Amino acid sequence: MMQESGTEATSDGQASQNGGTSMEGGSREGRPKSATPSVEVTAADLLHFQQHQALQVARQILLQQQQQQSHGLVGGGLTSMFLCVSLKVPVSVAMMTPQVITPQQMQQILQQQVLSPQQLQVLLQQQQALMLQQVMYNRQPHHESFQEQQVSAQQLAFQQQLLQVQQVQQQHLLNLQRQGLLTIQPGQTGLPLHSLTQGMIPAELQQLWKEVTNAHVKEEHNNSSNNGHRGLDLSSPAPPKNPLLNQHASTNGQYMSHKRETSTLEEPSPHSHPLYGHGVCKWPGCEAVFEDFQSFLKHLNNEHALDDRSTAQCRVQMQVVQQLELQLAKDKERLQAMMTHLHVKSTEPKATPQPLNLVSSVTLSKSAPEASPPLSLPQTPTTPTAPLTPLSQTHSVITANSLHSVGPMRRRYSEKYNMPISPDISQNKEFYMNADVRPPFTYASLIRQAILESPEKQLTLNEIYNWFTRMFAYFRRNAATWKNAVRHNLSLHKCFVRVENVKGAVWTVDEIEFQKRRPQKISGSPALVKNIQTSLGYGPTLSAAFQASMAENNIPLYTTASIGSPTLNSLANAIREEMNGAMDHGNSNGSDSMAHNLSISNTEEPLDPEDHEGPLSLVTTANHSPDFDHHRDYDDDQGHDDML
DNA sequence: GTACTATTAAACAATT
DNA sequence: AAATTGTTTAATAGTA
Repeated sequence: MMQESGTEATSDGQASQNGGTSMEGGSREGRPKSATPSVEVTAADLLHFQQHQALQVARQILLQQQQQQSHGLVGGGLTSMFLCVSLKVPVSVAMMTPQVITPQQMQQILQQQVLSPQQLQVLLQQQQALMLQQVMYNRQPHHESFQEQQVSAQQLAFQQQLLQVQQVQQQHLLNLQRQGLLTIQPGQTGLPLHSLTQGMIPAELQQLWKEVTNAHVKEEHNNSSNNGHRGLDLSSPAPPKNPLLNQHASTNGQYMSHKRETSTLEEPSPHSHPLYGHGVCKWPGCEAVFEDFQSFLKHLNNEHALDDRSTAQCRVQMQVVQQLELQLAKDKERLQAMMTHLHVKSTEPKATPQPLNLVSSVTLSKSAPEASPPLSLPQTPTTPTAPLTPLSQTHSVITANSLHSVGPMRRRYSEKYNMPISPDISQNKEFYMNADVRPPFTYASLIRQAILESPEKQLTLNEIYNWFTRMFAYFRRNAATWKNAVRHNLSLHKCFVRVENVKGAVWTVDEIEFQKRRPQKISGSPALVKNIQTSLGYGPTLSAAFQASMAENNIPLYTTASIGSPTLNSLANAIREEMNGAMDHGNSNGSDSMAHNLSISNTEEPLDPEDHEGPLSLVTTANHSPDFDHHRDYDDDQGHDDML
């Protein structure tokens, strides 16, 4: 019964390590030695460089492959359903945007897994951008409507496909991550196609999309007679559609969790219409041209009336928007991380580009000059789908992914280092809530946190379970395993006290005991520690500052935890806890550098009640995201174990 | 090598 | 009877 968790957790550190590195991307096997940006470069430069590089690699691969297999397409799965469409890409389109990679090519890239996750990511983004350009271009009234429709259908298909690819990639990464030990040989398809398709969009959508595309294809057929348009000559029989191995996209809470219906197609206004622009109908896949607004309206009502097809298209569009939003959020996050990173690097006290109240809070709590206030969990939580860029690699930043790969929850301390400022708090929380990454805390710490977070400082076992699943995507699976561990911990540690209740029993925390228990070691996987040691060049200064702040804060942190934004603070406190424990011990080795990384967070919480209005509040307000509240989704629902 | 902690697995008892 | 909840023991891995 433990196969799954067993694989990801114990037994061979080797495998885990591999899995981790592959996730981290930097050392991923198939990855062509990524040139590490040598010196001072701007973030933009790096990004550009990175993208360029990824594209280069992709092109090379494609070139090779096209030579090898003159055309034999390994259809199936992902793109199969689009082949029929993409095959008809007018040459002109291809020429027009020479850089756009066809879906087939994309598929190949994915299958070959020759690109690192980062590279894939970049590639996808770039392709998406190109797609957009293309769309823009086509929007200009400059061609006949019929051919236009082909083009637009093509575009839609393209877009959709990109989205899918992206999702697949995300799922793929998650899979890798889950199976921690998954080492992918570039040559031998480590992941069979079906595993790639596993995480695809819901079957429903597939179905819808099928309908939509079929409609277009049909249209095309009618016209193709007089338009000897030829495809890209990647002739291959359109493979049968792949029966979707769909699983609920919400399985890992990754995509669907923050489903936010952002349908944008309403607001009818006087003489403009969101679906009408530049004389063109902007209904996805339509782009019919109209002289005047009236005829457009007519068209809209006739062609895009409320029918199955329109509905389907609408839903597809919803998905598109959703994905874009997701992407935007990720990129924003990344940008933030990059900016912060670059700033922090400069060792400036608090010149971070952080917004508003951060400053005040810093001044308040700060006694140590350069204490950067970051409280961050392991690495900026770029989701597994948004791997770190080479930039961070050069610093050997420990990513959440790599953390995860390290194996069991042994790693209790956030080994983040040099982390950006506070925005992470929420992001981390959010991150763990949505990403299937194991939190770097012990069960005991988490249990304690859960209990202390509760209004009564007591929880039933089941409530503890619920907290786990609510707060960490990771604990939404393998329920038997971690629940057992939770029970085990509750029984084992004296710090957890069972209190008989009218209706059953609840668990409480004996803080004294908990504190006693802590002065235990710092642990870390050898790999991790090494990684950190080699990557951290921190001098004693920071460390000292950290310790100082630790000392002055070495008090019950949970007191503050329940105030303000409990959920928010919880993670921070958890970290602090771990930190305290870590600090109680030794410091003068690599592990202590780990410690001080986390540390910084402490700078923000001197006991004054006022103080948690520091960085934390900043997060809640300025950085508030819808996801933040979505933990409600998991609340009081007993039964969602079924999704574990 | 020893001691100790954390995680995972699993057996088993007591309750619900 | 089945599922939960608790308790224990053991194996394994990592650290001091």
